Parts: sequence; C-alpha cells; structure tokens
Amino acid sequence: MNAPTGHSDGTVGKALDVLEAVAAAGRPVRFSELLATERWPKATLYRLLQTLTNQGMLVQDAREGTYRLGLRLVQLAHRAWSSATIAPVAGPFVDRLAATLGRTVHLACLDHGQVLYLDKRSARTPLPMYSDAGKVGPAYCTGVGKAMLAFLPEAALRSALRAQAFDTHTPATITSAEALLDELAQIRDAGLAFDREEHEPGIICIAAPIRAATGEPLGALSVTSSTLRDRLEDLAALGPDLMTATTDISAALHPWAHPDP
Amino acid sequence: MNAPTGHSDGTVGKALDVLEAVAAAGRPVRFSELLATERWPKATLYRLLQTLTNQGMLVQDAREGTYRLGLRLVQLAHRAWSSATIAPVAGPFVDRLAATLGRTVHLACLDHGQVLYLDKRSARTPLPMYSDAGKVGPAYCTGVGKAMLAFLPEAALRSALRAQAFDTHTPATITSAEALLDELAQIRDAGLAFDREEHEPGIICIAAPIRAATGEPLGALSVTSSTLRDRLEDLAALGPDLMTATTDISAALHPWAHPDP
DNA sequence: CCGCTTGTTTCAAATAGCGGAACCTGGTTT
DNA sequence: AAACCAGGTTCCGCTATTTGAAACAAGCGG
Repeated sequence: MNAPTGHSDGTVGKALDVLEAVAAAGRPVRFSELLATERWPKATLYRLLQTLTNQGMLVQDAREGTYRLGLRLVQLAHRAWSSATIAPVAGPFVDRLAATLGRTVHLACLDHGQVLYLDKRSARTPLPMYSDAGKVGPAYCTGVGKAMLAFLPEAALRSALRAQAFDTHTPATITSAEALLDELAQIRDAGLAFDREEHEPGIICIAAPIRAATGEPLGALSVTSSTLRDRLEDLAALGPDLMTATTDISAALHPWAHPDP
Repeated sequence: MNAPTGHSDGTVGKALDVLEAVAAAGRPVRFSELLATERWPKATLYRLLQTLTNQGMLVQDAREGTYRLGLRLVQLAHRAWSSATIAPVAGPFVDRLAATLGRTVHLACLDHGQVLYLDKRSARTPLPMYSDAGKVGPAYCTGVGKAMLAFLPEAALRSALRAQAFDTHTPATITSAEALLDELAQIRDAGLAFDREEHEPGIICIAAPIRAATGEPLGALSVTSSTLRDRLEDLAALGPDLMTATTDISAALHPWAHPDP
C-alpha cells in the first residue's frame, strides 16, 4: 500500500515516527499532547522521547518541558544537502541567474513525487511566497515540479503521479492526471515549464529541468515572478537565460561528458 | 558521563551512530567501508542500514550500492530551523544588514559549546570561506562564538569551555582558557567581539550577541571581511549598525518586553 | 575451476523494548 | 487540611526484537 507512514520497522521506525510527530506540530509540543494522539502507550512514548532527546534529535525545553526538534538535525541536513544533492554545484549558477534576471530563483529536486526545495535566491524585493530550502511542495502544480515530472522515465512517472494530490489551489490548477500528462508532453517538447498561477494566485514562473547524461531529471531551476510585475510572455523571454543556466549546471555535474580542450 | 559519542542508548542510538558515520564520511559510503571500522558486526550493520534506508534517512545508490544521507533529513531540518531557532525571525534583519553594509553577514547559535551557523548573506563578491547554514565551527576562535560565550551564565560557560579544542589555527588564535576568559571580559564590556584572524588568516570580523530578556545569548550576528578590504578599525565603525540589528532582533523576539504605543 | 571479496539471509539465544499499572509532584477544589 | 486531579516518571514480568556467528549467494580475476 505504500502508506505515507509505512509500517514502522522496529524500534527505530517508531522513534522516527515520534520525531516526525514533533516535526509535524511545527511548535514545541508537550508530552501529553503527543500522548493524546493515542498512537503510543504512555511508557513507550516516554522512553522514545528520552532516547531522542539525549541523542540530540529533540531538545526538551527546561522551562515548560516541551519538546522541539534538535539542532543535530540541522547539522546532519547540511551534510545531506552538500553531499547528496546537486545544490552545492548549482549554487554559483543560481547566484548568477538571480543577479542577471533580478528575480527570485529556486532550485529544487524530486523526492517521493514531491518537490523538495534545495536553494533559493531572492529578488531585491522578496515576494512573500511559499518556499525555502528544505520545504516540500506539490509537483503537479509548480513549475519545477512539472519540469521534472516531464522527463521522468515511465515507471518513475507512474509512481510519482500516484503521489499527486491534485488539490485545487487556484482556478488554473491542473486537477487530473490526464490533463497533467498533456501538459507534460508539451513541456517535453519545449524543454520548459510554466506555472500559470496554478499554485498561488498572482504567482507565475518559468522552469527548466537539470538533467543527467542519461536524461533523467536531477533537479530543476525556476524563475518566479508575480503577475503585477511580469506577464507570461515576459518570463518566456527569460527562457534562454534559464536554459543556459541549467545546461551549465549539467556540464558542471558531468565534466567528463564534455570534451575539454 | 556525557561523552561526545555517548554510549549508544539502545537500538535507536546505534542506528543514529550509523547515520552519523555515513554523515562523517561526507561522500557515498560502501557497506564494507563501514564494516571495516569494526564498530558493528556484519549482520547488525546490514540491518541498521536497511532500516535507515527504508525510513528515508539514508538513500542507497542503485548503481553502486553506496549509502548517502537522505533528503528526509533536509525536510526535518527545515522544520527544526524554522521552529527551534531565531533564524526565521532574524532573517529580514540579516538581509537588511548585509545590504546596508555590503559585506557578508552570519547568523549563528551555540550548540554543545560549538558554533552552529544558521544563516548567511553573502557580499556581492563572496569570499571563499568556511561557513554555511548547518555548518559547525569552533567557538573560541570565531567572532560569533566569543560573542555568545561572553554572555553565557557561569555554569554554561564552564561546560562550554570544556568543549573547546583550543587548536592553533593561526598565529593569532587564543589557545588557552585563561586568555579566552580575559578576552570574554572585554567583550562583555564592549558588547562586541572581534575575530582578529584567529580562525582563518586574512579573515576578520565583528560580532555581537542576540540576547534574551533574561540576558542569555540566543545567537549572534557577525559582519565578516578580509584584511585586503578592511582593517579592524573599519569593522569597528560598523559596530553601531550591527548592534542596531541585534537589538532589533531581540525586540522582534520579545515583543511583550517592549511597550507598544 | 577455484579462491577471494562483497553483500545477504538464517536461526537460536539473549536482550532490549513493551506497556499496564503503580507512583510521584505540584496545583486546585471541596 | 484532606481529597482530588492532571501531567509526568518509574517499576517490572513478559515477549517481541535484536543479535551476530555462521552459512549462503553472487561477482570477479586468475
């Protein structure tokens, strides 16, 4: 069934479930709050919280006894980010693109059918907007998401499609797998994807995939703007710059694939 | 007693040890590499890796079977970062300061006596330099580190001092607890700390703590430059701007403590 | 074909985790 | 004061989980 919270394998799984529960709260949580979810018996929950706490995955607030995510996660994530993703290589190119275009640029990758944002450079005037490194978002209604889905191999695409919620965020949101497949075909032809206010009203973007030598998408880059500042045609005009950046990143990722003078 | 690698408590502890070992490698690791450390028996290591992998904490490279840190960590860390630190509140102020001064600004906090960088804004011309969100560094020889140590309560300071390595990084590095305590006293008086090329040759900075209403340091902000561009006096001249930023951040963190018209 | 390295599975024994229930502790009601 | 309660901590016998030596696969070079 591939349930979101897969059947916990062993003690470690249970502990990570607790960690996730604390994360999901998004704020300091009291013992009794977690207990009230009826997911774990009292003593068990207590022990797991203890373990996670003295491992630094959680921090217990001395004052009120509440639990928060620990900073050890931030350290681990930094290493994950810099050794397991295209982010460190892409960084300078993201910089350059954002500076050249004067607009917000996002770098993202696909994780379990969802978009995971890896990096971002804000425009001078940062728009308040849903995004940030480490944040996850939907794939079916974002530029970066569609750009990556479009170039996914058959099998991966099918499993990714099953993970899409197809919720309606705006009137423009694509809400069926069929419609999305049409869109993806066009993106495949153009090599570029657009977000036509499909996720947030007033927010549009143009995106392009970053592909491995094998063709599989490793990530995507997008240039975001608002309808107040740009029309879709304006963004389309930035396509060449965007694609220069993505191909440069690909080249930096696969130096061997590009004969050097 | 609170050893750096505390005796693993239970299965969860062991699993996290494995995770840490993969992180420490800083690159995809083969099963046999981990096994060669003699830290875990074969079957045990195998099982732990399996568990971590299908929990998304690790990712196994299909091609070569190597293990890397998983992106789930990046997601969790984002939530830790935005709900367990001053970073989200400080963000806009960091932006503004970096823009005003045209130099690199760092936001950091203290974790187990080490400096943990939470955010950074680069100057137009980014200096290649040791730092980034999620990275850890020494406290005794960095501006942010000393700024926070200076305002730590007695007990916390003592335990923090015990965690300092006092390695010599440059000729200017402070290499004894005694000398550091002198320096901290001065910092306490001035409310500002300097890094006089104590960590990296040619890199200097000015830093100030961000303090809670109780006085305890919640983090620190620094403005970094190179000796090619600035002298210490030049940085000192930025002190007022820096302190404006830190007090603004404090105010944003404790709105109640500041009577509102 | 054989030896050698690397990764996977088995299985009985041992241990670590489990969780109901009892027990604190500090605050509020009767 | 005594009784009550809510939130948190500890006990302890039972059992499911973990353990790890050893056997098994699978690839590879000679």
